[in-house]
Amino acid sequence: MSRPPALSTTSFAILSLLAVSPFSTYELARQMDRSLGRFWPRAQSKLYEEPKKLVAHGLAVGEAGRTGRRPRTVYAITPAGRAALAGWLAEPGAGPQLEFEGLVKVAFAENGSRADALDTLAAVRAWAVERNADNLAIARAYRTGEGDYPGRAAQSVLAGAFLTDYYAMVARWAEWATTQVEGWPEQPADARLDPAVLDEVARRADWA
Amino acid sequence: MSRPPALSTTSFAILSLLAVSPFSTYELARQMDRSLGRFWPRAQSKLYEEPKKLVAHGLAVGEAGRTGRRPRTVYAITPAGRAALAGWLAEPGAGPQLEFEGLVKVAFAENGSRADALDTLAAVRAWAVERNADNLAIARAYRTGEGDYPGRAAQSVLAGAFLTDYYAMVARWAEWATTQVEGWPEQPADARLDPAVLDEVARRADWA
DNA sequence: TTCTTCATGTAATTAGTTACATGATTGA
DNA sequence: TCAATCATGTAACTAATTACATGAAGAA
Repeated sequence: MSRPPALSTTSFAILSLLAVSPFSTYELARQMDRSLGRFWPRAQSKLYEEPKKLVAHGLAVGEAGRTGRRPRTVYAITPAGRAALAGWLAEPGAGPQLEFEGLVKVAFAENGSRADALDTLAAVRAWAVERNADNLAIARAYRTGEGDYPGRAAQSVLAGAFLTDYYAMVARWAEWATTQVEGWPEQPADARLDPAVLDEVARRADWA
Repeated sequence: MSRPPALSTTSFAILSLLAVSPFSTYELARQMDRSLGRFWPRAQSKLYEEPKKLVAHGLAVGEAGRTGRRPRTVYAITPAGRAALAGWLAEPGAGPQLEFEGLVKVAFAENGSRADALDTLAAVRAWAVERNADNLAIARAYRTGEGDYPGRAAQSVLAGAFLTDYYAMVARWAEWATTQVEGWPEQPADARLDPAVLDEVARRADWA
């Protein structure tokens, strides 16, 4: 019996959700939306595909049902799935990987106008403020006992705190960078760096 | 004349490098390694592919040469390329997108042991410390006038500062999370959350 | 009864990575 | 002259996204 495609981080992320509770694909998508998707974002269609892989490996079972005439599948983790998950958790896992288009634009701002760079930074800050508001709303829900899966709060709060710190860091950086760019001439290519700024940044890096 | 595949963020990221100076593919790979790759990571082979797309669009030209008997191509941006780049910079661009396997493991730590979670957090902290050291070394090189492309220092430092703050944030979070997990019982699933922690995190989020 | 949103899935396409192959250069 | 590293590229593969199609349920 030939093993189907190997399991990826995405597979285990989905399996982790199923370890919380059985879910239909749509419910998985909602969980992805509120939490997991912030640090392991995947398109909807993936969520239809991965559980099938888990089933093929015996790590989950799919129970077929119906909503009216439409087919609908609810997936649940198996004991083998829990074992596989435990094995996966025993490996440390990769560090955060960033993909930040806005920063690419800032880093090469000399090819555009000063106003472009300021707009980009404003958008970055707005992004962080908005994400933070969502995140804060979730934290407040937990505080009033309305959070999802309160039995998992000790774990959830670790991820929530990461996001909190992350959004705050992004916003503060955008504010700082804005003050820098405001000091530039109209042509960003003519901007010269005050060496004192390098010292300041080096100091910020001196925590290890 | 049918247009070849549309330009992606990756295309413009490469084009931005070519705006700094003409580069061979290998030199592009080195630039990717030292800076751009930290916030727009791509595999080597992409760097052989994308410039061809840029040439097909008239945004770059490739000059064929040789190293001994081996062919070698050096790419340079064209005036049309500079114009396209300026157009791209006028759009704000996407916010940072995170993909963080270690955090997935922490967020679902109840399926493994407490020691697993602590190991994962230690690996995350080590990751941040190492990246920070690289980044700091680059900052110091600029300070002593040995940085690459000193004319671009005003732009480079903005990206450098982002990474500095980012690595510091990751390390500090890992340290904090470690103290939390140290307070857990042997079975992470039994860990209960002190509501005061929620308040603390909410306060950290209250900057907007 | 019609519009909107919730819900369920598949198919086509593309972006990106891994693996491979090999020449050139340098230093032991 | 051999090994290690620098350098240049292609081919095969896969992970992931976008686009599409449509049924069910609830609100106006």
